[in-house]
Amino acid sequence: MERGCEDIPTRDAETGHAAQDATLRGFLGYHVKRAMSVLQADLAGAIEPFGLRMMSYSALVVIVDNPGLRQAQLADLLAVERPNLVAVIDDLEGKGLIMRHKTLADRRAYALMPTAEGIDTAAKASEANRAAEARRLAGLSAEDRAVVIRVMNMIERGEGGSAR
Amino acid sequence: MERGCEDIPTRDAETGHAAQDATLRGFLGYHVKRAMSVLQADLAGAIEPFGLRMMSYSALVVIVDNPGLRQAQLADLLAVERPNLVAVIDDLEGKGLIMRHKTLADRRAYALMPTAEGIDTAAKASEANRAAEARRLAGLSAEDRAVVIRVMNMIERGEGGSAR
DNA sequence: TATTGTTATACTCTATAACTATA
DNA sequence: TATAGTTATAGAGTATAACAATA
Repeated sequence: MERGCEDIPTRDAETGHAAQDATLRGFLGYHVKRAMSVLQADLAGAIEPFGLRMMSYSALVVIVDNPGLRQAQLADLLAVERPNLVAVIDDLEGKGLIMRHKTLADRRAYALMPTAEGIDTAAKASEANRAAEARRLAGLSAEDRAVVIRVMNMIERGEGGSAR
Repeated sequence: MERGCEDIPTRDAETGHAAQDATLRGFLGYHVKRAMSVLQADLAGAIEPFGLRMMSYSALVVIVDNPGLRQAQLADLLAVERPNLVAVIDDLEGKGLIMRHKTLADRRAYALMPTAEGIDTAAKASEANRAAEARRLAGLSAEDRAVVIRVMNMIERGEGGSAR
């Protein structure tokens, strides 16, 4: 591809200032995305010792909270497509953390049941997650935390005026 | 794989209640992730008419704000690896929104320059993004918005006590 | 020896269509 | 005909190693 070859200095050479993302910083979503990246890394580090990823951890915790859950219900709850849960459930079952029990009521469905080890691992992983989040948010007041959670829920539920 | 076949009812059959993600809702990061998913969908819908994705939009806006920027600087600013920007820059250049100018000062580097069309498209896409975010956050007070942005920045910068 | 942009590669996450076995 | 779980597949996003040209 043909390219110009003029003597255009880089921003650094021109001003000595670091480049800025001022326009992007005007959007709330940009800040949320960057913060989410940090929180995701914290979570990954906290649960990696238990052999869990974000999705397998989330699925395990929900199954522990809701023994007997079917996979379709779990998918709805975690807002993921059913096919994407199959490998996650396979993984958790292979690790001995949950079991797929066949139900007599509906022989198409499985009742997802946590094992004793699954319940234990979920508790330990959640505690690690809690500790990591507490460290990351050590400087956060209870009021600010409440505001953030309330706003995030408002966004998620479409209560900001954008629900169509 | 062998599976049990007992008559374990699903949660719905057992209680008539919907399954809950109560434990996960105790984590701030869970709410941020779910809200981010909504905001990301809003952004994608807003800039899709301009042929832009989140990354190409972000790169374009930063280049418009910082003409002459090098690719490595852009990567640092957007917190992505250099190789992942190549296709993004190729795409923006192919659409005629930016140009890779060779610099005489450092012949390894390109100075990324927006075209007139790129400047125009960036402005229009940002306006669409702004409108979408305004709709989504219509019920959000200025105070709450400020809190959210302040907390997200604190998280991103590691000012919560977790900066090691 | 280090850096810029690049290629190749791979792994994760996510989404859709279609299959099977049941209902 | 509709649903539960599954398979196959494909698209994005993201990460690392290594290369050629240049510093």
